[in-house]
Amino acid sequence: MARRPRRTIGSLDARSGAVLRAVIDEYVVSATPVSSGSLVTHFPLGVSSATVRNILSDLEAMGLLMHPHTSAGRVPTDAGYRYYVQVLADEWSLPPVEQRMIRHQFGQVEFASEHWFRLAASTLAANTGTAGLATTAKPRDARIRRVDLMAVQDRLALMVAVFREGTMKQVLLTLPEQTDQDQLNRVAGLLNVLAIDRTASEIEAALADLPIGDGASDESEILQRIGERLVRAMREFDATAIDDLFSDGLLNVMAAPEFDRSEKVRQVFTALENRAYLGSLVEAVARAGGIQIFIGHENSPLEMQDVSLILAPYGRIGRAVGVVGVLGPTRMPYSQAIASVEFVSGLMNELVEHLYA
Amino acid sequence: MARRPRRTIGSLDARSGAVLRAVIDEYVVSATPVSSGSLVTHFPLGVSSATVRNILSDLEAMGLLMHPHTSAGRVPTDAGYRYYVQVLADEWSLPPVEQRMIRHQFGQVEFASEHWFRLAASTLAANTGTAGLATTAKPRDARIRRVDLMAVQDRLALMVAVFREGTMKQVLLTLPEQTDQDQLNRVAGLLNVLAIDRTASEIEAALADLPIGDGASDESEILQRIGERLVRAMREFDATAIDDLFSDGLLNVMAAPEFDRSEKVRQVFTALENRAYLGSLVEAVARAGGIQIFIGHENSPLEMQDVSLILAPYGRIGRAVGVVGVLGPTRMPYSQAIASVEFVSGLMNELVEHLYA
DNA sequence: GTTAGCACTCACCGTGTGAGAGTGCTAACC
DNA sequence: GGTTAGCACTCTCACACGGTGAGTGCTAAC
Repeated sequence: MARRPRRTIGSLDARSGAVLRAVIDEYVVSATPVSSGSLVTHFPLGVSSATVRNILSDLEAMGLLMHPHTSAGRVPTDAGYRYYVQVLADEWSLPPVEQRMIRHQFGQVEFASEHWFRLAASTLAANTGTAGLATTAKPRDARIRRVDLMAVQDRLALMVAVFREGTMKQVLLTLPEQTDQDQLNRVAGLLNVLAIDRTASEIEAALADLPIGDGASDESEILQRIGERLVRAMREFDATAIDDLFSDGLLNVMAAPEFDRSEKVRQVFTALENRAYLGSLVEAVARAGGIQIFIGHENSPLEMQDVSLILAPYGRIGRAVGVVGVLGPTRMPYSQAIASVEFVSGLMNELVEHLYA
Repeated sequence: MARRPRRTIGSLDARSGAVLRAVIDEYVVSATPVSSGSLVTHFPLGVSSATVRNILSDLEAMGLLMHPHTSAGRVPTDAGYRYYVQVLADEWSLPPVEQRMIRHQFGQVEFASEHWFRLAASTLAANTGTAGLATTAKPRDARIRRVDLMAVQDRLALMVAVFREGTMKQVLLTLPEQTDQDQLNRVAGLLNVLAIDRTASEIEAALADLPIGDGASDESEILQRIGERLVRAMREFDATAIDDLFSDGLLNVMAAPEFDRSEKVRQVFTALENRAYLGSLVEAVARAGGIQIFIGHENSPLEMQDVSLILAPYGRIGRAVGVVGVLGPTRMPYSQAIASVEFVSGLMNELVEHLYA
């Protein structure tokens, strides 16, 4: 049926590639099926609409485009987008003015604070029209750098654990009886001795080796208790791929025509709440050590199959790694999104390196 | 026009009240306009549908009900809901089994931790089919109980401020040069001397009185710097009515038929992001010291006019107060929602009192 | 004051029709 | 052989039409 010998994906001739790119570029902004006619008027393809129709039909046979119905234009498939991002996407980068502005904004907020991650997410959202995501950096197997205990109220204390990799975790403790700050300081001293530079399992072992009963100090019991709580907190921390997730621009995504029915929107939110899957993506990205793109059906969960994610790691590879990226409909401006995600993750890397140098 | 002399709102006769209640009770579950016929079949009103029609027409004249179109049933207006919650709502309370279960769940999670607030929000969401909300407790004018400084990385330190009212705040500091924990401990010692039991303004004044230059200690400059940062953090903390907001069950709300178009859903999310308005509600609730209900158009922001909020304060009145509540479509099960919100806020009060006793 | 009866209104749904968009095919063209 | 003009065909979309059913409002009788 095809006019021209079928090409395997990955070796489209230049003209077919140009048409596919044109279809995607137009569809991304219009959100309506693209016709052969509008392609020849909007893009300098140098051929007639009839020829374009032949090419479109070939691209459809290859699975890169599809047809909502006979008399409609073409819409890219997930495979089409995949080909686009791997072969066709323009090498796009943020305009220098934009870059300077973002750098400046990052300079204005406290390093690695909540605002920092919010800024990362909102920058991505603003630059791509999709939802921006940012996770805090999380070490692989956390080792303690220092633990502090602070009295909050009579029977309430705050434990702050700082990890060697530069992240931290806080836990509010309820104590069996009133404990003053002096006592807590002594306990913290003991706890530091057996926790510093150690992982959860190592601390657990050290706690088990502690003398119990007669020979033990006054604070022995409370040390045991708080130590166990620390181990539990570290275990929980180690077990989750995503410590904290910041997002911005979800309203952007909801405004997209593909999400006009609230049921679709619900999918997106369910997707964002699916921390298990999101966590597995974050881990994959951290392992890969570079930008990763997940398009539509490439995501296994059903509620993710209408969205694409572009994620990039930042931080100190092998130590503490976080992820920034965007989430949007599969119809998203991939070139801009990729450039933005790369720029923001690069910038965050720079800042981290500069500070830790 | 009215068959019966017009009654002012607040003095409906028993039968009209029963009809209004029936309309609301049916509409809340069906989400479709309620007809005179279905009222007489579903409720023991003891009169015919014709009489009910007369009553409905009167209630409409009073502004308590409305008519989407001539041949449709009646729908409650915001005024109708308002009358319902103030006069007609059943004294409903959570079944004891339910109460025990919730108590047990609260016993399982760390007091006042993030999970605690999530539990409050999710309990409310599950018991009402709407979105549950919970804010952390926030003091009025924060006074320092203790400040700690911890080295995180070479030039990164964590400042943890615990306030007298039992809440806390942490700030990540970037330091101009590498500073070790011993130095930080000395600075923290000095900082505590001039900050303990003081408000932001008082600390600012104390900092200004500090000797500068030759007579000053080594840590004088860094103390000044960190002190200012503490003052700023306290100011920010004092200025926001909502420190942290947890929500759950937004997907519930999105599933409601009134939010089938994503545009409506967007309104709800815009509403939740409108911290200024939400903050003013929280302040009103804290001031009132009891449960408050905001129905549809009673909310001034446009995006809030399709939702109702039921909010109740918890905590220690005059010291640190937080808010729990629900947000849902104006068509919500008010009796259950009010009972649930009252129960959860009461439970949280109990727990707070028990611990601080 | 209550109620049966009934005319009236209006949304809803399925059908039909015309217009328009866009394709796929064919045959001519370079 | 690839390219293109021309054209028939298909299918959606918008609109109008009419029948149906739900539910009201009114009237007159109780």
